[in-house]
Amino acid sequence: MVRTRFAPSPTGYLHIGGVRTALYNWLFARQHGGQFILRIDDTDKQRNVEEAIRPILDGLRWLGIDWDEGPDVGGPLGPYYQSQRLDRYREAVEKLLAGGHAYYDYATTEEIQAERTEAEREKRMFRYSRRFMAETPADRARFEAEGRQAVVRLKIPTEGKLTIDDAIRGRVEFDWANEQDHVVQRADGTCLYHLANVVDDHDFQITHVIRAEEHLSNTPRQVFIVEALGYPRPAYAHLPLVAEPGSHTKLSKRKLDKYLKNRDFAELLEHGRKIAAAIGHPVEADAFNPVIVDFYRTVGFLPEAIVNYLALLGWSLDDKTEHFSRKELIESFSLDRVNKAPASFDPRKLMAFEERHFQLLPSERKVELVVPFLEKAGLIESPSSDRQRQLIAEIVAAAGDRIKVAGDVLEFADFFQPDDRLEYDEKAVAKNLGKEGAAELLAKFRDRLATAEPFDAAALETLLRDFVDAEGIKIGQIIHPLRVAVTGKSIGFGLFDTLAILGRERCLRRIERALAR
RNA sequence: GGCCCCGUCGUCUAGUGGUUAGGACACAGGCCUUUCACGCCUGCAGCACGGGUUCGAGUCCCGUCGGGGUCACCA
Repeated sequence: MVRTRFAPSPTGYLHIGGVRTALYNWLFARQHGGQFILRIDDTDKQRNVEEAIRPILDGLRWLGIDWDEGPDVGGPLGPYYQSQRLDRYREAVEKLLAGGHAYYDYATTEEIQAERTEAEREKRMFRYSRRFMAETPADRARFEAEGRQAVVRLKIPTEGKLTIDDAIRGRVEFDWANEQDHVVQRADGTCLYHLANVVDDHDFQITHVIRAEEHLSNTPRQVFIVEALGYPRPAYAHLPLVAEPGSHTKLSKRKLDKYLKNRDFAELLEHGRKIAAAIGHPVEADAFNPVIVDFYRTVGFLPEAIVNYLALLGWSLDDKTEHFSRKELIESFSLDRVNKAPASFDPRKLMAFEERHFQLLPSERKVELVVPFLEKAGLIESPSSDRQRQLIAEIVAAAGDRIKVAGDVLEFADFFQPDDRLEYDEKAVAKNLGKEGAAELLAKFRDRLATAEPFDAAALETLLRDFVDAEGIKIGQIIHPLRVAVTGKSIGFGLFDTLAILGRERCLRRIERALAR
């Protein structure tokens, strides 16, 4: 039975790179009919763990990455919080000590630091001298009499090699001599990540450790613990990093300012900000950042688009397939087709996937997705009435591919605005309504609109074309002023659809108002 | 700096000794068109470098250069 896991620490947000790791673990487990476990790495004691993991769990669920065991769902091997498994770690430390694979060390931080500095000065690699290693209870007593406190360190071999057969990187070799006697238990008795990690992976029967490449260098010490504890060694797969746009440096939440210099990234954030502002979502919030999944949810991205994009960020099936449903991903994913080189996050390409997935949605689904945005923006009541839903359906249909993320519906907010509150894009007004004769034509056409029957897109088109013939003008001479008069803008979807959706009364009112300016 | 990983268009990638180095996003131009968006067509653009091995190298070997990760009583 394949068992994989994702082990976020409670930071309060779900990083896009983390999602990619979680996704690959999930995909791998699902493909093999195995299980995907979620574990919370909260060895670092902190308050509000619950609060800090909530956005992470919500984000994963939103993306459709579900877990078989872990927070909220429980499981037979719990608890799934490291902070609740301390006894297990302590037992492991005891075992390490008993087996001679670890030792009590009484060196102070300063003493270690001194050795380190000395090594540096002599330009040789630092390796702790074990000068304060306690080998017997008598040693311990002596050190303690001096007022020293012990940490527990791994007794790493001083020679020999370690070979790891990584599922992605192939064979990787390390010299034990280059490793350190890492601390596994602090002076206060609490345990460190690497120890906890190994113990948990074993306790949770994890068969495949799939994680980011940054952990590759940490693997030797973990393997040492695995072996010392007599555990079976899991398979390792180290994923290439998700990098910054246009660079190969690890993508980080904290470098927003830097990323903003990237045009595509800035555009994406700006796009999101417009939507967020319209629905009253705090734009300056920490989590409102394209590096964080919550951003996409807030703005109305499709989870399947993000999953599709992320799946392809470091993995590919072949030379042509790009569009994958969740099901297809589960069927075709494989570790051996994961790339080795870091992949930089490309906001543009993510957007392309989003557009594609949104296009493919049936219109009822689009309406469903768009409604919450109109509600939050206060443009429709909640719950929405049948009439409003009808209006929305018409708008969504007329908008076609212009709505790329659900929040884009707010670009058509003026359909929900009272006519006397319509805002005008002044440049568009000047350019189109200000033209010689535009107002006169508009007034004339308004009279025709007043009696047009029926008032639907097809009939209106005929009406307008007849008008153009009768006046001997070019179609643009009336269509552009009309659009601005009725929507306030020079861009938008089909004019006849626009008129029909607005209906006669509203069209006339808006034209009057425009003419009065 | 030590150790480890990585290196095909700007970006994501296909490529496993013989290809005019393919696709996608982006970009440029054009078509469609009532604007915008969509769609369609065309174009631009890449094997980091140097040595080997071989009849033949993006593909294998070595070196160089470049990029990244990691070296905590963080996770």
